[in-house]
Amino acid sequence: MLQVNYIRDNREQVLERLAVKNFKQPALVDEIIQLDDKRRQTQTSLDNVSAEANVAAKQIGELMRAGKKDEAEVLKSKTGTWKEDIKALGEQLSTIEEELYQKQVLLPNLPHSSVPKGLTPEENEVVLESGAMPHLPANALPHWELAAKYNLIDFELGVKITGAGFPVYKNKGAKLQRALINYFIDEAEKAGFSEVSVPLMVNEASGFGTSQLPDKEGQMYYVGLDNLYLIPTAEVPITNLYRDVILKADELPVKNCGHTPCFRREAGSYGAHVRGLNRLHQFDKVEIVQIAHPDNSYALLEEMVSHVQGLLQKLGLPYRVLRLCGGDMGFGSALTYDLETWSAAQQRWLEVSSVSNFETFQSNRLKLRFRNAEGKTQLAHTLNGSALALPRIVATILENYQTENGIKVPEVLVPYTKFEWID
RNA sequence: GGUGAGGUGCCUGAGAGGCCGAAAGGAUCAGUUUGCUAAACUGACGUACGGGAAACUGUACCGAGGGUUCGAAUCCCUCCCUCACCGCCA
Repeated sequence: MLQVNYIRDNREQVLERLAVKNFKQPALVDEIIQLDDKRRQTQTSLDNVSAEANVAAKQIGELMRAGKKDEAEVLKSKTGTWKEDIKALGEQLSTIEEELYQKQVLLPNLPHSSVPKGLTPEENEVVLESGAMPHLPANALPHWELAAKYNLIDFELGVKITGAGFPVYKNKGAKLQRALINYFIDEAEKAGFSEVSVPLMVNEASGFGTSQLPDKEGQMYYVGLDNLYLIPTAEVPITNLYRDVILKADELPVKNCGHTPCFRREAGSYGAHVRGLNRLHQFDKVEIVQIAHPDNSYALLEEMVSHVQGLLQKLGLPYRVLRLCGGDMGFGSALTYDLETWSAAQQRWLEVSSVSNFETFQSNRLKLRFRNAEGKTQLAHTLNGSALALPRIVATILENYQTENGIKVPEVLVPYTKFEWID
């Protein structure tokens, strides 16, 4: 959520930035400013009436104590209109505030100046490509066939016990999951992210904090009986750890990482592109989260991208880094890098990580602040990224490392899997 | 699920209709003192939204929302949450 004061002070710039995100309702900006004017006027009137009433109430108290009942009664008789005014103005104010909030949440975050214009994924900017493309045997298989061939993943069993999109990992497939999780966590810790293990369900307030609510509730699994949501990403519980917190400047940056399963309903997308592990309702992910000082959040964003690149390099997977264009970016992000690995058997790029700087968009809702050099509270910047999401990494490893004799486990993972071949 | 207790500032905790944005202690910060560490003393120290160049100032906030009253942290109602014990249980 953008701050109203920022919108007021930077109207032109806000409009210009929103255009980069192809925002369709620029009129909202002026509506918000006008509503805020109204809000201020109403509040000032309310404050003034309240001030008068407060003074009178105090005087009445003093008169009563002094035994001057008659004078007190005279004052009392005057309070009626104030009460009415206070009530009316109070109601007006909450109506205006509610209206303002409803409009405010419709504005997406402003894209960073480096964000390219564009509408579709094709217009994302390829920042770099790295790693050699693998040469696969002539009869190379896609990962879902490899998973069946080597008895690693059972999609049908998952359908039986839960439904489509909930695979059962078996044998070396299950062990590979654990190996990747531990490897990613260890690497994140080496990079300075301290591990947290958090609940997989969150309450409504947390959903609002990272703005999955109120708009995207359809994407989350909801436990109505207890009014809890299954997390779509560890970003939600980890970032909400710092909801309503005022940090000291020297506590920044806060760096956390954590592994969780992620649950996404992702209704309405079927077909070849979602076969196998390409899109699931439940998957494992290691997430990295930072809370940063606004002055260096972009440097930290680059660091996070480098960290994720390092993982892909060490796993020996060809990858590319994309800077998302305005139209493809998430609602709350100011700058997003997607990292994709090349799936050799499917002959296409698979998104395995998304690293974003939200600037103050989340922290404004979270009331996540720090005390700046002047001793004043200021909103911190929040950043997060996948490091990494497992399923597509598993898919790419299976496909790219397949040989006539089986699938070779990437070297860095062998200490974790304790086997070198899947065969 | 049952029963009981309770939600006050960074923490502990007082507060029972006006003198309460809130005692006291701790923590933190600044200063004084001190050979170091420690201690002592003095002072500062909530958040948000307005107004003001600033000093400062108005309003709101004691879990949330309503109500009673000239006046509510304090009384009444509804809801939410937490804790303890019992039951069940990994």
